[in-house]
Amino acid sequence: MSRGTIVDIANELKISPSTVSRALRDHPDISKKTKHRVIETAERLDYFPDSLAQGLKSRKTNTIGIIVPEIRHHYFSSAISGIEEVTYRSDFTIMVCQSNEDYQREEINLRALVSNRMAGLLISISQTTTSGGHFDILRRRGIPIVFFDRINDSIEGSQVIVNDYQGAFDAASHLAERGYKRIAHIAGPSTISIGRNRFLGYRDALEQHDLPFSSELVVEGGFRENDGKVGINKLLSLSKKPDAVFAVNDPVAIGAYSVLKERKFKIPDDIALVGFSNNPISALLEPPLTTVNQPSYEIGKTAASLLLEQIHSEEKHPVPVIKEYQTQLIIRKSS
Amino acid sequence: MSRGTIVDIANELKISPSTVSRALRDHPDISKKTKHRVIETAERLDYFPDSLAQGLKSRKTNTIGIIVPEIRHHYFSSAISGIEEVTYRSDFTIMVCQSNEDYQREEINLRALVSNRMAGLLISISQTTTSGGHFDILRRRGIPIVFFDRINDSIEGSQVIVNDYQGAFDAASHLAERGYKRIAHIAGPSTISIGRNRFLGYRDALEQHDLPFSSELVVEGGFRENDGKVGINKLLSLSKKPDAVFAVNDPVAIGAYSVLKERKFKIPDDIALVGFSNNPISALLEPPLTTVNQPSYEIGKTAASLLLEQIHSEEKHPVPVIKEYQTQLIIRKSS
DNA sequence: ATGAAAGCGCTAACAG
DNA sequence: CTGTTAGCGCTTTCAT
Repeated sequence: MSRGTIVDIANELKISPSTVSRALRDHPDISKKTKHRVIETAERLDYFPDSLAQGLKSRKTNTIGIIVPEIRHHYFSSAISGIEEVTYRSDFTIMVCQSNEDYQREEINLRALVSNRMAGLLISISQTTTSGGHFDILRRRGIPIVFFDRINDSIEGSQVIVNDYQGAFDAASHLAERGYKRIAHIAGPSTISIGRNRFLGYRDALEQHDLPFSSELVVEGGFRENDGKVGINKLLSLSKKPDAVFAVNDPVAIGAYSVLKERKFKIPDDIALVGFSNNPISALLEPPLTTVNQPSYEIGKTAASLLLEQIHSEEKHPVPVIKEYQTQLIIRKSS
Repeated sequence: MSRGTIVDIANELKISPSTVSRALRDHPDISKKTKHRVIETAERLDYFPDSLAQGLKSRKTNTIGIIVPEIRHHYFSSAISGIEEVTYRSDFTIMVCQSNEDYQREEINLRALVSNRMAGLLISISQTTTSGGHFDILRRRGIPIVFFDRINDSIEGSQVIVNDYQGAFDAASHLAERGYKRIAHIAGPSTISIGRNRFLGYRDALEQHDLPFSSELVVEGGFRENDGKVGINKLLSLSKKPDAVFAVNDPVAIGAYSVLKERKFKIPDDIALVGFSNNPISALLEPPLTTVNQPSYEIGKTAASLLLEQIHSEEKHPVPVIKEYQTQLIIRKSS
């Protein structure tokens, strides 16, 4: 089991560890000849720099923490892909955790990442996270944070988001303009930014189109496929069923979609359906799903760039930045 | 910017750092009273254990490295989800890298993970990785490795795989038994285990069903959606087109699928299609895709458990284990 | 152009 | 039950 440290190289060459360290980092003071000898010996001894020792010494690491509700959801895995793409080019590595939509687990993940001395955090909060108190430790330690998608207003931090309100407004308006009269909404938790904003966009679109708002047409749930199934079943049990449904995101829309198919409802003739996210799957359904595009990969890249900027910034507490992407309604055959 | 180290706690309480360290780790030698005082002070001073220092001291970390071709592909994000689920419960964190199907990038990722002193590696190799020389550093340093999905035989390591050969054999046999005569295969790289084995299963199934093997019916490509598009276009340009296609995986099948739809071929009447992976999307297509089930989430969990076992094992070089999951043909309407 | 020495935060002999 | 000491691997003044 080989080792190979800077000291080993130094002993081998009868020079001091500090010279080796400098040679390895291409310090101008060191002679070409010494550098060559050091590099050669380093390879021969199978030397690998120890990031732990470097981090301990310098009091900083090249590790970025990421916390998302669930890695396997397309939106998040796509964002993580984008993040990795950016961090890779800056020689940072990512530590990825999932909260499983659970506030406590989010907190535990956060502590683990702080212990690992992450240089910064990228997070999309869990659907059960209502207060942001646990993020205080980051501020106290000067660790920058960038929220993406699901933000938390109670703590200072940069944000990369989309105009959820407008996207939802467009989606619901589209349904109204198509002539649907009883437009329902399978909503996300109202405690979460995107849940609240998409609901507000929906509500205001109805008002704008002189459609009555009816609370029985709004069912609140989570962000997963199963929440869509539960939601649509509730709506279908109404004495006056909706003729169109706007779902808070694509997983929820797809849950509703599969129930509708199973129960032999024709989409869009019996019930129209609109989602939000533009998961790749939505285009391949039959009929393909009308949805609101959210560039998850790009959002990941932007969030990572923003975080890296703040990490490299001299400010101990950089001014929070908010980047808002514009959504785009993609009209397909389901509406 | 607060700090709070063991030494700070020690100074505060006028005791020694070692006592604090022991109290924090609930060492039996330390009195209840001291422990309480330490814990209380630790909280007051916002103490966080420093994993870097611990790792440097103990020469081991609680970090697992993961390298996959692309995080955003469903198969991999699902496996990563499973891995995280297991490592989370064992207080390990995961560092996730993507190779982008590029051998060189895989190597760079590997070096970064070694520098970070990962305790073990989980990897699905890139499609351009043909030799396993770069994994030698792991053996030299006693870092256990578990391959999943795409393995590399040239290096010793445990493996979590599925019976690719049998799965492919079943898929192609199914097409033969349905009466298709010109069954094509959009194959993966023959240099990669799963590409080779799935091809062999296909070839042997034809033979078993007395169908002639024709090399013009086999087009080799990569594992991505676009490879499916390219592949199907090649097949459609043959003077004698195939009447059925078996794709190396679901992304490739879906690429083919979208071209077929675009070009107005009826599935399965004009051309039947079978995939491999059982991505959730495959069930929702119209017609839904016949495919071979591969439990990616479970595979991730198993691979992680296996790796943790080896990490905790006393053996410096644990005997490699091979776990093979059985695939399952899922017959839907596309065949 | 190179070396000596100190220290990042923590733990584990060893000593008492 | 608690303290002293040394050291994990590296970088960085401060000499020379």
